Amino acid sequence: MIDAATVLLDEQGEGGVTLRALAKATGVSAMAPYRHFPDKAALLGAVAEAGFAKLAAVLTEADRATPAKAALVAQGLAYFRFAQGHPAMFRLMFGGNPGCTVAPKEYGEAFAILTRRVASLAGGDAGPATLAAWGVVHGLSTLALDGKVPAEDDVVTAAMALVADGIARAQPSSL
Amino acid sequence: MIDAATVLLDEQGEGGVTLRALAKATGVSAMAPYRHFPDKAALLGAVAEAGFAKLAAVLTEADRATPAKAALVAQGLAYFRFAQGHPAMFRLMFGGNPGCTVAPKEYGEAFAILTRRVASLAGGDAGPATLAAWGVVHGLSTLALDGKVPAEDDVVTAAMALVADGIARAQPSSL
DNA sequence: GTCCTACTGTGTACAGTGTAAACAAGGAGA
DNA sequence: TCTCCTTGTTTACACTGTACACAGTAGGAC
Repeated sequence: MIDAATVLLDEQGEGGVTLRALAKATGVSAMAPYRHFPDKAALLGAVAEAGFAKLAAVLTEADRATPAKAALVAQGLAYFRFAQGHPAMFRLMFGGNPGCTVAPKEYGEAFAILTRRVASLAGGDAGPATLAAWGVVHGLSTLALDGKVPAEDDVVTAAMALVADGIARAQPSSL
Repeated sequence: MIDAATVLLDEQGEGGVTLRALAKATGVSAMAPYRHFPDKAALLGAVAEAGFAKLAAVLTEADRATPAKAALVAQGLAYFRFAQGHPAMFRLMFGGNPGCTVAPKEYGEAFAILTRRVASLAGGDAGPATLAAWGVVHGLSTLALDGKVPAEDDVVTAAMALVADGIARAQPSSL
């Protein structure tokens, strides 16, 4: 059922995921999903969790690049491409729907992969640097999805390189 | 009518903006909005445009800080606070709704304010640097809205300072 | 003054949505 | 065999966006 919802999400966008369409896709009556999920938000939450697992896998794969800085840039690019490849899923994962909460454990795994990589570059307190790195890829990914920024790999690569450079050097002066 | 929709958006969130509720708020029949907007998406588009105008005003105000680097950080902080202060509006402005398109001219104005500031810092080709700066504040803003990152000013300030530092120095080595 | 036209608003109706309630089939354990 | 739990179905309801036909109201032409 989660798989069917994922397919529906990819093919028809967020608006296409209705309980009736989902029921039809799984060959079942319209009310059957309520036996497995308390409501639609819970179902979408489960779909989003599956999406985070997939994202974590993608990031892990990208993180194999060397040296460390290239691995960070590769992670950013993989994140960006995931978003462009699965726009509706990405939007669902990141707070499109109120009430559709994802357990921190789920997105925490993807976040941990990034944190480890940044820590290997920065040393010391990597918290702000990690958030900066996450922020820039996430921001460019969503802006590109909305057409406000060109959806080109170069954009992400350049921005990530800038941030990675900033991280690798000494901590910047405050302000 | 756009004002009423904005109020509804701020108070009840995105889901609360229905044509019937909007009509009731303006003391008019449910179908009256269709005399002014072809459909709901167009109405929301107009609301989003008003939001971009407000955002541009906020950024202009923040950009007065000196020196230039502080102005950039202030812009980022203002952007972030705007998002936290008007979550539903912010989500609407940035691609929540398909078909609800905002003219590039509208968000371009806000973007131009940022571009000018980055150019004053970077000199030369400020394009990638501008996108990086926009990306990081936008990313942190949306992540904070979704509760995936703490909604604290310090986070944005630190990240913006890092990016601003990266911009102010020489262009980073590619990759 | 009278008519025509455009604009704005109303009322009704319909399809699609999430979901609550009552009921049915089928297997597990006593 | 009887009972209960899980899963699924059917029906029904409130709410949504919106298409359609109609009404009032202002301004200009004669």
